[in-house]
Amino acid sequence: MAIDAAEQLLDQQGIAALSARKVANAIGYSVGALYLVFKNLDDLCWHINARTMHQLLQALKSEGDKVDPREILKGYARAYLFFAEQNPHRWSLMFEHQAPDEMVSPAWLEESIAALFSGVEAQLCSLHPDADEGEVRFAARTLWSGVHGITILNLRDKLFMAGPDSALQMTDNLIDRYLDGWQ
Amino acid sequence: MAIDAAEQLLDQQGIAALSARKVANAIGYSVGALYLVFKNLDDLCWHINARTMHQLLQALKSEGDKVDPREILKGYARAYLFFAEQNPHRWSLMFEHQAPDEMVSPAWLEESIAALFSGVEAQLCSLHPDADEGEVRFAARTLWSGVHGITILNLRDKLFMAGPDSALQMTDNLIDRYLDGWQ
DNA sequence: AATTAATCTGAACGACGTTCAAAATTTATG
DNA sequence: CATAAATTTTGAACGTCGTTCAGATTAATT
Repeated sequence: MAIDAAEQLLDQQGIAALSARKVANAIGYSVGALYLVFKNLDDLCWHINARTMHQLLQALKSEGDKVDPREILKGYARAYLFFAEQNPHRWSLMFEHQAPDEMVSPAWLEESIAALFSGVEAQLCSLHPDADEGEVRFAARTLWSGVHGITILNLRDKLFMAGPDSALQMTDNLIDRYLDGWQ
Repeated sequence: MAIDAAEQLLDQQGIAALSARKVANAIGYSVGALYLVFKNLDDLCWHINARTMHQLLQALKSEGDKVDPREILKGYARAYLFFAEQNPHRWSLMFEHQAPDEMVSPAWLEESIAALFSGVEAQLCSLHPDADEGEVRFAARTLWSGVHGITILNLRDKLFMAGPDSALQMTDNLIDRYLDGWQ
């Protein structure tokens, strides 16, 4: 209930509206009750993020009606871009909300990021079967960091490019140019 | 005085420590006095960001002892990465701190970003003199978004690559591969 | 009905951004 | 020098925030 309500608040009113009192009020409980379920607000945020990451990975997976690895990668990038556009606050909470001090980032997040990268690695492998593992890891992270950067700047309207699909053209272009040099 | 004190607080204790009361206390004034100088805390943040952006552009400019455009671009990327590593909180405030509602992002920021991009565009132009303007704009934004993405993920330790220079290798690699396809 | 266990409340604490009438200070004037 | 006007600064006050926890409430068991 709490996570549902928090997600709704987040989607409709942004990160600033995510307060313990508002969430508690939305589900008809008192403030204190929340703290019997979650260690603190950051804990609640991590639970939202876990869901968001799961949805993002699902969105990437469902982009699988291609055969050409290059087209699959472009599909991943399109899904990544689209997800961020459709869920700006959730995306922002996941990638831009920083843990207070040196709070450990949860294991599932690292695993999810690894899963994301390994999907990219798989496509790179089939493009370049004789590349060694380290090379593929490196290329996957380089390429996907680029897609991530385009996604961020697009979300924040910092690309200053006309046209609604410029970000999509940019990920396509980045992937094409990178892969041209790769194989 | 206020901006100096705020910058110091930011650098030493992070974004969470940037409060009006702490800044006021640091410069020996009362809380209210700050609000005679700045419209609100976000206004103070924009002033810090203006300085930070200026320093970042200076850092990029001073990376100019190369002649080969490709090496110049790699130098820019290195400086970008290095600046973020050396000033994580300032960098974070500039790129990840979101304005509350639909507050207009100040004109100087857009100009600075444009200046940053146009530095990249200049190098691309000398690599490909017969490319049209739109093409160069597009390529500069694509390539630099990639560098930006690597910088972000490196700052947040989300690259999961061994070695202290892996991010630098990644920007070099991205630039090399992208430019190989470009000319 | 009485006792134990589980669940929940809401007042309280300190810190936050922001405002503004009043006080303190500086400058200008007779 | 004294007085008036203009300027600068204060700090208490408001509402909100995350977080805690002694006590009240409710459910389950005997």
